[in-house]
Amino acid sequence: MKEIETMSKAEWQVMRIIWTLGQSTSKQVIDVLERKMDWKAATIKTLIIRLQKKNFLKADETSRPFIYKPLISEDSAINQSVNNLFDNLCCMKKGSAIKELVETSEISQSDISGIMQVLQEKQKTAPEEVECNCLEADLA
Amino acid sequence: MKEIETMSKAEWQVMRIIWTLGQSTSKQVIDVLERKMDWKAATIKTLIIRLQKKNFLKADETSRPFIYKPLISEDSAINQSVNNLFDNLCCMKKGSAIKELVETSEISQSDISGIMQVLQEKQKTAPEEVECNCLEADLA
DNA sequence: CTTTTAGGTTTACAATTGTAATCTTTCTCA
DNA sequence: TGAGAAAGATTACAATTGTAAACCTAAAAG
Repeated sequence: MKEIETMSKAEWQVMRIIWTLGQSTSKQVIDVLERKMDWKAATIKTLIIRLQKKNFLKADETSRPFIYKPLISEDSAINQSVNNLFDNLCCMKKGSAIKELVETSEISQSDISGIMQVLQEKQKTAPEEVECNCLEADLA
Repeated sequence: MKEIETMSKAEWQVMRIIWTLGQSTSKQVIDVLERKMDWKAATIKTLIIRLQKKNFLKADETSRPFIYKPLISEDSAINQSVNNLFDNLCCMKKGSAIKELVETSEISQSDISGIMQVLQEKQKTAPEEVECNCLEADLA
């Protein structure tokens, strides 16, 4: 039934550390998350193991302590997960959901420009209204 | 540990029907989702029950069949759930996540304008760069 | 070398989720 | 009014997730 692995909320926290550091020992991850999330070391170790099983992380075991490296880029993980969430939403509501995100997120000047660029492009061909398909069978 | 109820992916599908119809009997929900999701009636009944337990739905039991009504608006459910997802993300990445969503979502003319409006407003005070806080303790 | 210890592995356990069968009660039609 | 159908309730069961303790093994320190 489940074909594609997803990252749980707790697992995300672990990946964020490793993405940010590029690669990391378990100790580094534990140090950050014990403070940041108030988790026990054992909890964090479990998450690292699960991430390996899900193929989001691999350990370089040539020397000890192991060095954990991401097998998925942060960007693609983000894209997968936001798209996954948006798949739940009524088509008609996606626009306002994005608006909510723009309102509540801090965004850099350059990201703002980038988003506006895309919007301007979209404007050329965007429909007047997007139809709700909540009562219909998924086509895709 | 869990203070706030969240809606699972499957439960979302049920709520979408009921939001779209305004209110609904179980039969209506079942009819749609049997087709759309290929779920069994019993599955859908379970979801309805869980949504009641989570206080997302209530049944008007004054007559039979019961009429199920949402206890949360679609908009606030959406806001909660997108914000919840964005809480996982590195601050620095939120801009590009939004860009991805804009690129992959169909958005109406008026939503596009609305979003651009907000962006223009943000532009006035937006930072040059948003700092990554992945290694720091959450303040909020 | 041996003892401590840090890092890695195994086991645990309750809650949530996906997925549904079965049982029970209430309508409805003959 | 009795039987069958529809709606609602109860029970089930495996996978995932949050959360961690306990255990084992390699490395460091004395």
